[in-house]
Parts: sequence; structure tokens; C-alpha cells
Amino acid sequence: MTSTPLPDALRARGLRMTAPRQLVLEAVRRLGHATPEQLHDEVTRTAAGINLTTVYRTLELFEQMGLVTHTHLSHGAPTYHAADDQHVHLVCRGCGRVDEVGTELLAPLAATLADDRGFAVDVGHVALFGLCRDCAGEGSR
Amino acid sequence: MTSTPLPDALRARGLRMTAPRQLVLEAVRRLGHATPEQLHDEVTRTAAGINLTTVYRTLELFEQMGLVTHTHLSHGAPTYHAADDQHVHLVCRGCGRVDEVGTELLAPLAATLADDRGFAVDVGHVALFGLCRDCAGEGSR
DNA sequence: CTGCGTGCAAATTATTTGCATGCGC
DNA sequence: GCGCATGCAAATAATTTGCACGCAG
Repeated sequence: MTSTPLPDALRARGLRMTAPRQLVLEAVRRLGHATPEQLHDEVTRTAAGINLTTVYRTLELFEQMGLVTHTHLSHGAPTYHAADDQHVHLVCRGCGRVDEVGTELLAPLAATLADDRGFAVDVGHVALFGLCRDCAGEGSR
Repeated sequence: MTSTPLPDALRARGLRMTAPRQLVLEAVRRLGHATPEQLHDEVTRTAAGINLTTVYRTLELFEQMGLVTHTHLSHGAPTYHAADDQHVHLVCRGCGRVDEVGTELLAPLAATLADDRGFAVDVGHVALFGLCRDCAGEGSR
């Protein structure tokens, strides 16, 4: 199920398989999308010895390796998620709720941009801001 | 050209028209999109006495008033731009260049999301990440 | 005159970095 | 055993806040 075997991915680069790395990746996959701090919390729940610093370093490493990506959802909270879990984020500016939709919705737009401007949109990195059904309703109050 | 008269907008809320506010708004409009620090630089070029703090406070105020909005373009750099200058940002992850396209490209997508999920996308707040024509070319090197 | 808005400096939060030790290979 | 990765603590960057004065209304 876990599409990318971590040990292999690391070995392929002459890097090492360690507990913190394993745990951080699992946390990323489990939480779906989370800030470095939230990930640290989650990891700490299992292994108390993990340092926030290590989470940052590990995330940076994983990002270079293409295992995770990060996006800015709300106000300056960088959010990490597994690269093999591609989806578009719908961030509600009213209630802060983050919803997800498949990337296929962006396909037409991506095609247009590629054709028109030669710009290759990274569809796994998209966050759209707006108002969800509930908050849009309240807005008309 | 300046579609919203600042003094009026401020007075309408019982707020005051001051030099810093005038300057910050002008800077936002002139730069198109910029970080708080860049705006501070720009403002300082004209009036040396303006404090970074004031820029932050003024931007926050303007945002509440709906005069400017902010988006996160690259890695955690909040970028402000005038609300009446709506466009979609195309951020190249290769060279960092920020391009702009009209919001009309998002219309079909926005319609689909509204119809499908009841989510009202704020099209003036969208940033799409990816690779521009130049960087996509180098990628195949 | 009356308070809002500003400048200044300090506080707070988020993130990065250096160094010595431990562990994977 | 060798060197990468980690933990710890301190450094740095980014943003916010408190207070007293000056200026807009």
C-alpha cells in the first residue's frame, strides 16, 4: 500500500534508514496534511525522543527526495503531505476547514496553461481559497 | 486609475487618512505584489520615517477593509497585492519567477467547484505552482 | 482638545545552525 | 571503524505587542 519503500528510497541515495525518518514519513501519511509542529506532536506520541529540529531536517530531506511536498494553506502555516497523495486543497477562509478534491478537476486548466504559456502546473501543490458552502451561506446573513 | 479613493474609504469607517497609509497603498499598487519587507523598502525610499511595524499594521488594516489581499507565493513569503488587481499567480518553482494570468481561466473550474461542492473559490487569491517554459526545458537536461 | 495612528524597542514565535555523541552500515 | 543523523541549545529571522507622543479631525 505504501507505494514508496522508504529504506530503498534512502539506500538509493546512500542515505540511512533511521527510526525518526520512518516515523516522520508515517506521520505525514497518517495526518494527510500537517504543519511541522503537528507532525512533531504526532511523532512524539510514539517516540518521545524525537526533536523538532529533526522533523524539520527530515521533512526537508524528504522534500528533496520527492517523498513529500509542502503547500501554504492558511496564513503562513506550511503544510506537508505525502507526494503520492496528490489532491487539490480547498481552504475555507471562513471556518478554516480544508477540503480536498481530485486533481482531475485541474486537468483542463493545466492543459490550457501548458498550451498557452508553457507553464506546467504542479497539480499536487494547489491550494484554492474561498468559502465553503456553510460559510458562504452565513456570509449572506 | 486608482479605483478606490483612499481618504473616502477610510473616512467611511471613521478612520484617518495619514501619510504612511497613503504611501503603503501606493507602494502596493506600484509593486503589484510584494512582501511586507519589500513594501517597507519601497515606502522608505520616499519617506524615511516609516517603520516596518506600521507597514504590517497598515497592511492588516487594508486587508480588513478589502483594499488589499495577500497570498503565499513561494516558501513562506506572504505577498500582498491590491484587491482591485485580481489575477492568478503562476509561481515557477525552478526560477522563482512569478507570472500572472487573468482570472477568467479559473471560471470553468470555479463553476465546477461551486456546482459540485458548494465551494466558492476566491479567484483573486490563487497561486499555482509549477515550472515555467524555461525551467521545464532545463529539467529535461 | 481627544483619541487614533505611529515610532521605538522589547517580546514572541518560527525556523535554522553548530557541535559532540550514537548508531547504521 | 567511519561518517551520517540526531539531540541539544543557541542563533537568526519574522512578526507582534506595549507604551508614550504627535497629528488628524
